[in-house]
Amino acid sequence: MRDVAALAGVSLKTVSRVVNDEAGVSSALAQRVQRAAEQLGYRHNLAASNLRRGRRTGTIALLVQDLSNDFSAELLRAIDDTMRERGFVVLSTSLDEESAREREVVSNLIARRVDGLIMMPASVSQAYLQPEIAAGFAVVMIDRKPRHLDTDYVVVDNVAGAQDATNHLIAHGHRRIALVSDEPSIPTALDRRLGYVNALQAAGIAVDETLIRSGRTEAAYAEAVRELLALPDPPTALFTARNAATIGAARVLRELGLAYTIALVGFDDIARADLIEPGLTTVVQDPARVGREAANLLFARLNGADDEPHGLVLPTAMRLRGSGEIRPAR
Amino acid sequence: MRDVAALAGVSLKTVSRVVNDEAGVSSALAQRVQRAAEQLGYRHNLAASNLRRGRRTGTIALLVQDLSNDFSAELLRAIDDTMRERGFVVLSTSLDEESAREREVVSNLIARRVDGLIMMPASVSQAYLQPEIAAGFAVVMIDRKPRHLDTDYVVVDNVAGAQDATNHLIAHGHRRIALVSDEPSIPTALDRRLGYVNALQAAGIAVDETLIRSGRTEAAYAEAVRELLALPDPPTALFTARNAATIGAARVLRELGLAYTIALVGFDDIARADLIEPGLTTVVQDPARVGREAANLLFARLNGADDEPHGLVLPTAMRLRGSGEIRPAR
DNA sequence: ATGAAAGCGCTAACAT
DNA sequence: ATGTTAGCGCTTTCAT
Repeated sequence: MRDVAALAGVSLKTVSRVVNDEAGVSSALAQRVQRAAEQLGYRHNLAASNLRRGRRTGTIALLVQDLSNDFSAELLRAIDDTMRERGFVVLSTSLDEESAREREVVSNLIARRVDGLIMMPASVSQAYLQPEIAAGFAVVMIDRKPRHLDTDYVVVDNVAGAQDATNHLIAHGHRRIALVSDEPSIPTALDRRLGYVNALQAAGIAVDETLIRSGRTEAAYAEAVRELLALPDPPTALFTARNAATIGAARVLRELGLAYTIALVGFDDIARADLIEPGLTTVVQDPARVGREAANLLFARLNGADDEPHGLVLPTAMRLRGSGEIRPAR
Repeated sequence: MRDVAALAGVSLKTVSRVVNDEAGVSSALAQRVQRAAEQLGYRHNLAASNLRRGRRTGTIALLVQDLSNDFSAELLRAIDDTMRERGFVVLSTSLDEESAREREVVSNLIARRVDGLIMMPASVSQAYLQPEIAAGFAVVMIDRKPRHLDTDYVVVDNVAGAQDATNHLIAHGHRRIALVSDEPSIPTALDRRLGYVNALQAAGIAVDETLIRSGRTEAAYAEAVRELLALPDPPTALFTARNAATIGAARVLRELGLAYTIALVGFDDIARADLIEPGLTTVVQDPARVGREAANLLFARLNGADDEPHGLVLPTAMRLRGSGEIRPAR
C-alpha cells in the first residue's frame, strides 16, 4: 500500500480511501491510485484491515460429523448461500463423533478469530464454549440440542418423528416392530427411541427389548436385521432410525426376498428413494431449512442480538412410498 | 497479550514465547504465564501473528459448482481430511456455473490471503489467475482442465470413460444409441460427447444428430428421453453423460415400463444404484481420490515446488449392475 | 533466559 | 479533499 501511495504520489490514507470506496477522494486522484495499484499488482489485505478495525473477519465455520454425507452437503450449501450474500465465507470440517477433535477445532477457529460457529456437537458437554460466547463469539447448534450450555439451536422433533413412523406401522396392523438405531450415546438416537417407545405404549404394545438393536455401520445394521428376522418370533416391521440403518435393512430385505413382506420405515430421507422397489417410506427433515434457520440465528447474534437463546424445533414429515405400507403377513 | 504480560510480571516477548511453545523460557515462568493467560481468558490471535510473520494463513479454498451434490461432498471431505492433518482449514463455496461469481470469489479469497485454491472452473478462461500464481498463490484445477493457464490439475479421462460406456452398449448389440448430456458449453460434456462419437465411428455406426440431446435440469433430461423414445426409429440404448440425466432417464424408463427394455449406462456413479431395479450401470470416477490428489498437488506447491505443472488424468471404471446389459429387442 | 524497540499492513482519529 | 500520527496484536531483530 505504501508503494502504491508512493507511485501515485499520494498519502497512505488516500490509497486506503480508494481501496475501501470511501467518499472524499477526487475522481482524478482515485483514478491515479487505481492505476498505480493495478500496475504494482496490489492486493488489499483484509487480515490487516480487520486487525486494525477490530472488526469481524467475515468468516464462520460449520462443524458436522461427516462432510461427505448428503445431509451435511445440503446443510453446507444452504449455510453458504445464506451467509455469502451477507459477506461471509464458510469454513467446514468433519468431527467424526470425536469430542477431542471438536475441542481442538473450536480452539483453532477461535484463534483464527472466526466470528461464529454452526455445529453438530460431538461432545457430551459444550460448557467450554460459555466464556467464548460471553466474549462475543456466536454459536448455533444444529441437529442436537446444546448440552450444559444455553445457546441457539435448530433441531427437528426426533421424538415426534419417530412416534409418527411407529404409529404409521401400527396403523398398518403391525405389533412386532423392531427398532434399528444409532448408539444410545448419540442424543438423536435416544430421542428416536423414545418416540418409538411412546408410540408402542400408547397402542398398548409391550416394548420387547430383543427387538431393539443399535450399531454404527451399515454392515452392523445389516447384521442386526438378519438376526432380528431369524428370531423365533420375528418382527413384521422395521423402524430404522438412521440413514445407514435404512440402507442396510433395505439391502438385507431384498437379499432375503422379503422387501415386499416386511414393512420398513426409515428416519431421514434417502436420495432417489422412489426409484428403489418398493419405494422407501421415510420420515424426512429438511436439511436446507435447518441450514438457513441456523444461519439466520447466527447472523442475528453477529449483529448484536442478545435476547434469550432461541431453540427451534422443526417438524418432520412422512413420505409414503410403499415400504412402510406393507401389512403383516396372514 | 499485554495484559497477560502485566499480570504475569513478564515482558511481551516472554508471553509470545510461551504461547508459541518456543524454547528458552524457564518452566516456572511459563507456568506463571499460562495461569495469567487462563485467568484473563486470553486467546491467541493468529491473524496478527501471521501478519507479522508474513507467513501463510493456513487456509485454502475449494470452489465447486454446487456444494450440495454427492460429488462435491466427497471431494470436500477428502480435501479437508488431507489438509487438516497438515494444519490447514478449508473454505468452500458454490459457483453455479457463473463465471462472474468465480472472479468475485477468487478476488475476495486473495484479499483474505488464502494460501491456495482447488477449483472446478466455471469460467472460459482462467488467465486472470496468472499474476496471482506468479506472486506465489497456489492453484489446482479439478474436474476440468485449466484454460489459458498453465497450472496443476486433476481430471478424469472423460473421453475414454464415455467411449467405454458406448462400446459397452455396442458390445451388447446396440446400434441406435442416444446421448443425453450436459450443455456443450461445459468442457466435460464435450469430452464425453467426443468419446461417444469415437466409439460409434470405430464401430462403423453413423452418428445420428437426432439421437443427441442436451440440457441442464433433470426435468429437461426426462423430457429429452421421452422425445427420443417417441421417435419413429427410437434408440434401443441411452448413454446419459451426467448424473441428473441418468436419474431423469431412469425415471422415464420406469414410468413407461421400459426399464428392462431400453439399455441405460450413465456417467458418474449414483449412491445406492444397486438398490434400483434394474441396477444402474455407470461409468464411475472416484471423487475422494480426485480430492486427495488435488490436495497433494496443492500442498506441494505451498511447500515451494516450482517444477512444471502436473496434469493428472485419472481413469474411470465401469460398474455393471444390469441396466447397461440389456440387449436390443431386435 | 529474558526484554526493548521496531514494524507487519492497515485504518481511526484527528489534523490541515 | 487530503495528510499525519498512532496503534490493532503480534513477532522479529537485537540487546542484556
